[in-house]
Amino acid sequence: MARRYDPDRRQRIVDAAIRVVSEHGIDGLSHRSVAAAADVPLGSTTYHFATLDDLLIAALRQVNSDPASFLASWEHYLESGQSLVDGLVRLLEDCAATDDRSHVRLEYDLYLAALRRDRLQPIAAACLDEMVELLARYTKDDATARTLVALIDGLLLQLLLTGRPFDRAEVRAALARVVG
Amino acid sequence: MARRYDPDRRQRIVDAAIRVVSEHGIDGLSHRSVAAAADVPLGSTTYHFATLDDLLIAALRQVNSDPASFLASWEHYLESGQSLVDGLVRLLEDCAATDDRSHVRLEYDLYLAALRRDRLQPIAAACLDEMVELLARYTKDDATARTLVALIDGLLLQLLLTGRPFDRAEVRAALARVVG
Amino acid sequence: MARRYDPDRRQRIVDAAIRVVSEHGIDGLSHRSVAAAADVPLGSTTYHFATLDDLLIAALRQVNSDPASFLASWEHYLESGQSLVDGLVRLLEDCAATDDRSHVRLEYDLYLAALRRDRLQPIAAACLDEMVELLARYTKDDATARTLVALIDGLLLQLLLTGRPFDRAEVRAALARVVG
Amino acid sequence: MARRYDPDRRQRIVDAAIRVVSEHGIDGLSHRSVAAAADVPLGSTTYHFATLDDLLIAALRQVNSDPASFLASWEHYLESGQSLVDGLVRLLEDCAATDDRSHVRLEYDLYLAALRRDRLQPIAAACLDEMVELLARYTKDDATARTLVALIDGLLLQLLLTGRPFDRAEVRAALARVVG
DNA sequence: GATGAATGAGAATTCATTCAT
DNA sequence: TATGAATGAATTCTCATTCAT
Repeated sequence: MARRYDPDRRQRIVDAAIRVVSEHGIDGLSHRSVAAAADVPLGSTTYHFATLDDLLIAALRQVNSDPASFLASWEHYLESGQSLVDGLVRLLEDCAATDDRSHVRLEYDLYLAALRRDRLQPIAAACLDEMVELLARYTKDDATARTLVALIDGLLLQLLLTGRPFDRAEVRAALARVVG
Repeated sequence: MARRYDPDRRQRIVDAAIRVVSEHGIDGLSHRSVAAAADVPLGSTTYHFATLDDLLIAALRQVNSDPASFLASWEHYLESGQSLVDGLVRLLEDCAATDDRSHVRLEYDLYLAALRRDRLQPIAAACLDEMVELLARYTKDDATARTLVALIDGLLLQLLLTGRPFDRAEVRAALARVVG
Repeated sequence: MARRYDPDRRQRIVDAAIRVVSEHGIDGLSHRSVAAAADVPLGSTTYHFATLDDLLIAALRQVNSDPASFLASWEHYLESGQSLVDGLVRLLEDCAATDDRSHVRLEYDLYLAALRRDRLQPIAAACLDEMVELLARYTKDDATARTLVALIDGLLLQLLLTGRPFDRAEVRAALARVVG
Repeated sequence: MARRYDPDRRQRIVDAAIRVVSEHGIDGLSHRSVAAAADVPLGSTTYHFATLDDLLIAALRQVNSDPASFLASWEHYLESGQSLVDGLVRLLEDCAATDDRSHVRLEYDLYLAALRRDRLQPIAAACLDEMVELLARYTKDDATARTLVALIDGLLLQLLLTGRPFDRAEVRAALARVVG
């Protein structure tokens, strides 16, 4: 009833899926939860995406390529004139801030899921590659960028998992050693 | 039928849970799957562990304290007379070997799942702390150990998630910069 | 297997639920028992009624509005030309007849269950209100009707719960005092 | 371990059962809930009461005979020098007060359960009989007492189920008509 | 195309009761 | 005698997917 013509239906479903995963984790994604979040009939989600995996993949792919994404926001920190290390320190500090960790968690959700689901691995790999590529524009070589990404991921994990407060000096020192 | 008296039942359930998580990830853990893996009636798992979270916690606690655990194996690498960096390089190289990544994946399942499940967080944090403590015996200060753990975590994630082959020279260089 | 197209499915489930409650009380109502009574797969009951409470509410709402319901039958007694008191005496007498107390029990199951389940309360209250409204057409004021309903409820409870035989004279006297 | 000698164990279990039923209804009664409430091992409840029904019956019987019971409290209202009607008005008013309806609910739980469980019917009947006996000491004959009990039960039901505020004048008028 | 209904499997729990010790 | 463990059935509820319309 009603809503017969709705061209962006498919896109709205993907958007809703991102919202759901972002809020409740990948476990929270179901046809039902997405249909509700998108305000779309249940059958519509299975019509546009044959399986739930298809939907998940579409959603995660979009997260990575979305210009408004987490990743894109890195540039904001790096381009602002300060040194690379200073930019990264502020980036980490903001990520660790308790108010909105959903972006970071979304990234780690992807990593976690990719550990067990082969179809997601390329997406996770692409996500890591893009980070490296981005950082490589500011480092002396690719290897340094890769190391930096590893360090950043590890530091964020520690910040999120342990209760330790953000120690700016320590983080800066760590980054500085790698940047060289 | 039969098997009315069975001490160690509880322990066998925990062991089975670890096996299940190790093989199928945390998503694969259910009362049913554990009961099957432990060759125990379904009700038995819920008798000993009222909720699935309880079981998960017991399992992961044991992973951490298990003398055969991933963490314990680190000492093997570090104590073997070689330099810290050399030891860690070999550690990472072995972890990256494709034949048995289940130990490492198990660790990361734990870390990453803890981001969404509050009750797991303390356990994951403890696991991180133990790694830091262990490494700190070989570094000049705690901060260096913490940074090393972050770097190692990030590098392992990259190894697990991307198809890139293990690049010994690059890894050694990265570690060396942090060890200083 | 078969039966993919089945309109009225929902309605049949509600009917089955009423039958189950009527025969086994509210405690006897479960997704399983309803599915069996309606000859419908288990999942079908949960599809149409997400929670058991939803089903219970739908069932009881129907009991109230069913033209064949207990309540509707009251009119039969009241409209038959005799005095109000005489009509009520016969109503109670018939209700007390041991052959079919299931209708009355169903009503009281509802009332009393509503005391512990908030969502049922409005329905029970509505049921009471309708009785009052009905009786008020035959009494001098609303207050009398309300009192009559209370007395009738109490008398029926006594009839159902104690083994005492129906004492027509006593019941008539009681009603007469309230009708005034 | 410990707590080997505990003579009142049985009694404490009954007390706990009353507490559980009073708080969560008869549905809430289980070996587990009672064991927890009595701070007693699970096996202890099945040892002292072969089936759950036995325990329920013991508990409800005690509720009725307990000198501190709801029923006994009626005397407080009736003996205080005021007229029977005034006493009952205040009794009802207090019962309807929202702060502690657990006593009344417990009584109606008993009624409800007795509608469907034969073994409970004698207990409910006895409960009603005791109320009648008590009131009969203040009324001109047994029939009046029985009618009063019916009216009171019905009025309490209405008070508990509908949101209507307690209307003292109306209740007094209703009682007065029956008392005569 | 689009969708509400259908369904069977599986999820976590709860539980009364039995039994070995 | 007392009790922790055991167990199998049942509970509610969720879900991915299929299908008739």
